[in-house]
Amino acid sequence: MSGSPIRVMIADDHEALAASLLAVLDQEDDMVGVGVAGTIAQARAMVGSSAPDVLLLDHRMPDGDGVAAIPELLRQRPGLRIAVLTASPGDHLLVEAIEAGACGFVSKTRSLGEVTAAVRAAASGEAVISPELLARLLPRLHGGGPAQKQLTEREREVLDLVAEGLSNAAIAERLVVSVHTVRNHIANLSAKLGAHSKLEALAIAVRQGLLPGR
Amino acid sequence: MSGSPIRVMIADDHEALAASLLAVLDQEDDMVGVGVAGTIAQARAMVGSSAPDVLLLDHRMPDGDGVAAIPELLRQRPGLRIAVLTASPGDHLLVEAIEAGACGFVSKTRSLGEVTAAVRAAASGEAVISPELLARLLPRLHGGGPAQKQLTEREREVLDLVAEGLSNAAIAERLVVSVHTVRNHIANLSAKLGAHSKLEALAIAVRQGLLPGR
DNA sequence: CACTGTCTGGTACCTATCTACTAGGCGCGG
DNA sequence: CCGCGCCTAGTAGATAGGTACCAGACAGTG
Repeated sequence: MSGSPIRVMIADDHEALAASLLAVLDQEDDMVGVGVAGTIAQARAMVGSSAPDVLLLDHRMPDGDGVAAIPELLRQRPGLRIAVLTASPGDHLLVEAIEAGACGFVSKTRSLGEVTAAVRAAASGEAVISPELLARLLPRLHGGGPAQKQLTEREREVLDLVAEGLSNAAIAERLVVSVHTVRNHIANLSAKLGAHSKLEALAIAVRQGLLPGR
Repeated sequence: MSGSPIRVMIADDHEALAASLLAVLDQEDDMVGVGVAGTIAQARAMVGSSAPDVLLLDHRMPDGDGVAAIPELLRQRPGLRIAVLTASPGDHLLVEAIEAGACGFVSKTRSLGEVTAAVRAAASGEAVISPELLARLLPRLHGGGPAQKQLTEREREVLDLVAEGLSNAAIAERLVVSVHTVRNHIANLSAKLGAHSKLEALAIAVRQGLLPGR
């Protein structure tokens, strides 16, 4: 830690805020801000050119899901430590990001001190999960496995279309399957989400932050 | 501008980011950061005690809708200039905030320079709307008036309950009215939103950022 | 006062959706 | 090869929701 400073990069679509945070981190003796990216595409480019040690990555970006980009960013720069910046993380997001290779989470609602501490921890190879988030993750771990049923690819696809407000028939048309199939998928994903209807499933999905956009 | 510095306060539930932004603004020669609030309750208290000239207010706060709190904040401190910080503003949010007394909008996705410029403009009594947002507001203005139908109090209440995934019957029970009434409210608000079903109304509401939470 | 908008309650009809259960095809891992 | 999970498709009955009307109570306004 007394050697070269930690090279920190931030990817967040709220550029004014991200730039501010980076400026503040840059003033720490052991850190240097190497850049802000407002899109995933920018982040990809900058990970290559700016050689960051730690990347704070927002999970929601204009051009896609930040979590989904994690594997590629890691492939591009092995050894990079990625911590996901998040406002109100859906339960499954935590698991997904960890599986994708993130080393932790930093909640945007925590204090500056916690963020700088998280950056140092990430740089030194530790996992970073704020207590608040850890509390939500733990039940799933000692639940004996996948306590939280997770949706299949197709079910997620259907859920996305539900979120667009489409009827079962419309969804069937989009996916080129019968309404019966759609009905089954919805019944299944509803059960997994603990919902009793399409509407309730959507409400739950929204609350859990499962959906892109917005 | 050469007199006393502009006293700037930020209310945003992302405290780490808000604190960073404030720290950066504080370094401007003509500004001084006087505080960060993470909730509306805190903001109320601090507006009284810290005497800010300009308040950057997030529209989404843990304890309620920031826009809804604007009138009270202004009553508490007349002359306060409030600019709404926003990530992806729903169309109607723009109108509501202006009507509530905000002097403008600052999109979180813009650069730091634009934010500091916005603060100065707000302090000097000018309106602050970034071009990107203005472009969305204009059509409603020269639309001849309320081109965007706005929901009544009761309709919004119903919409919130819809967002919880409740059935019409459950909503009726909550509001202590008949199912028929709920059905009518939903028909009306759906028409206003351009939706053809409860589900679609919810989808639209989510996309427009009409709903609290999340 | 008359007009308007909102909230309320209602009727009638029709469609969409939910529930429950069945079942074939397909790919993957033991 | 067999079992398992997923995607697919179907049937049938019950319920919720949407459409299209109408109408009274009540508050605010010209």
